[in-house]
Amino acid sequence: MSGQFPALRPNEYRDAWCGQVLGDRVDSDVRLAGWVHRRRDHGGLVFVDLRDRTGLVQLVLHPDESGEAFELAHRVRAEDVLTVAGTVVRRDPETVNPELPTGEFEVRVGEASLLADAQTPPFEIEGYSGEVGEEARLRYRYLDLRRERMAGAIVRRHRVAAAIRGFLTDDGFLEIETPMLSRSTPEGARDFLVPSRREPGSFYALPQSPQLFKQLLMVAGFERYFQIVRCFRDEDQRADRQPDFTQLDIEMSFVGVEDVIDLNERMLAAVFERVDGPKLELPLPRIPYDEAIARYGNDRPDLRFGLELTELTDLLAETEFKVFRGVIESGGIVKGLNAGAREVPRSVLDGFIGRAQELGAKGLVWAFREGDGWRSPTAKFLGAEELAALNRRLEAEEGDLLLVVADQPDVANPVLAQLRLDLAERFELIDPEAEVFCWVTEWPMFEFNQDEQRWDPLHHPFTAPAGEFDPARPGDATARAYDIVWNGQELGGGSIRISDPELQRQALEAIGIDREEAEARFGFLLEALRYGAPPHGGIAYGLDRIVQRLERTDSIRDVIAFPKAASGADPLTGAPAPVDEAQLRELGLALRRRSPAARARGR
RNA sequence: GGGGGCGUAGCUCAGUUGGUUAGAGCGCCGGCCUGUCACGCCGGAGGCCGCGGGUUCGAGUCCCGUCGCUCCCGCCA
Repeated sequence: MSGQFPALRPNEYRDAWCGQVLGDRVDSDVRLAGWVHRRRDHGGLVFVDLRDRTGLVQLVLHPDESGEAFELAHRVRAEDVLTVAGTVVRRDPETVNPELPTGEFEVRVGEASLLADAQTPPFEIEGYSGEVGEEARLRYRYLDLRRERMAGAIVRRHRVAAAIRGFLTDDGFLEIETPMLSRSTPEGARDFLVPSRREPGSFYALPQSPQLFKQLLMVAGFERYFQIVRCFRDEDQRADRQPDFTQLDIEMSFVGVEDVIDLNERMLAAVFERVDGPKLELPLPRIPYDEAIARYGNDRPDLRFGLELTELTDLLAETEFKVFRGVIESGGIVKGLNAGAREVPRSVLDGFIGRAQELGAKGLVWAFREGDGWRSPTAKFLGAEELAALNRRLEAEEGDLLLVVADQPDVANPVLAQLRLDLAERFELIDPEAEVFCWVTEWPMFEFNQDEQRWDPLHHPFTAPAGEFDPARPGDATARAYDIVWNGQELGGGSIRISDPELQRQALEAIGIDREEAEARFGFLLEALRYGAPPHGGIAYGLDRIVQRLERTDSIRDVIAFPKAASGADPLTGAPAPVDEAQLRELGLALRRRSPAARARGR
């Protein structure tokens, strides 16, 4: 311990972050604290990469100038927690590490102290043998989060939330909390229920969204509200769906569709600018719902590539081909897409057919444009004039691959939408740098649910109709609703809400909720609307999805600190877990004797 | 609820037509090493091949069941 080095001070472990040991600190003393990322022990000289969430810096320990710290450096192991005091020096040019932001510098350590030693971690924090399995990552999430990528995602998430709060606050919005324990309104997703202790047999529900509360806030006069809020839906998981997830919820009074869209476009542009997101060119393109279905087959079109769908039904009105004819006569449609000039082996074409069937279609017609006709097993069923007309409609050139599906619209459109995405992936049609946004507008209010034989809302039953509303003809109504889509993923959606109590009652009636039931379930909303409700509307975003897209990862689990596994379980805490009988008794929940097998499975 | 993929060392994976003692890289342990940075070199330990059953002279490999992970469909007003 030579005197030229600074001393450690108890309780003041650091005055700099590892990732910020840069030029402005050269020749100055620093105290650092962090985790041992890697040690390179040369016997008479030890290098330690010290890591905190900002990055890495190389420590150098010499036997003659580091003293006891040098001895300690021999003993440290990966993930030990260390605090050191030393001097920042510029590295000799030949020892610079260009891979590292701090690679031109290093810290010559005078003193070091071990704050905590670490067990050998179950996986290397930055391993080089491949991506660690999700199960291990979630089980040891606190280690997984030490990875640069994960720390970056968590930091980015914070920056996004902070930028949103900043923008909306500056624009006159108030962040107001709404209850987590509320009333179940069993519409849409399954609720998570919380049993009431004081009223056995009664339950709170965790919110699927603060929808009704934010409308009540508008009635209360808080004209501009937002909240970054946890929501809960007890449905099966996906890569972009968690049982609890975070929503950016916004509601405004005295606004129409244009006001909400304008606010949101300005917000996204401002937020993205502050979080290194894509640059937005405003206004964002808009596509009416019907057009999205017609051109792309779904309501969240990925506009990063073409391959638009083309309606062919009218060209085949007189066709002799029984398959097409049968479909058309039963109210179905024939639609196709031109995948462009492709050389594709027969096995792949058969794969497309299998994929279409897997997606629910009865079949798929493939064809290559050849001369005036088609090279296809189907060509012989179609007349020359029909082929010529189809080629013209599809703008097919020699050698183009054409895919055609004939089915009911609710089958043909989704199948073609998915095939379109499959083709884009297979033929690499998507520019990995592209970031394309659009609004989908002019949604139908309701769609007919064949299984249940009733009308269901496409958004929710509080969405306002455009123009006159005839409860007897729900299928005719257009909603004042809008979704925002980013690269084919729904980021958020909203609407102008119904603020007239009578209209709200009619809208509920249209989906089979009569006056009595409406009062029982949504009476508090209907009542509030009678006390002077301003016109209002808003939007809700999946915050996890926004951050996911910014981080360019496939799963929202990568941007949530402690996510659930695909099963809905939490491998870290073991939730959900059995509770003891006393708790159940207190809640008045009927006990079911657990079988020995179930007991053995329980943790 | 349904379908696909996966399950072999702490991690990531290989394992032929069913055939001797199940391998590799990383990590781990011991030793050496004064400019490395995925340090290097020498040596070593480490396996319920998810679990249960079956076929077989013989099963990591084949069959049945089951559990777990994962992706998708249903579901997500």
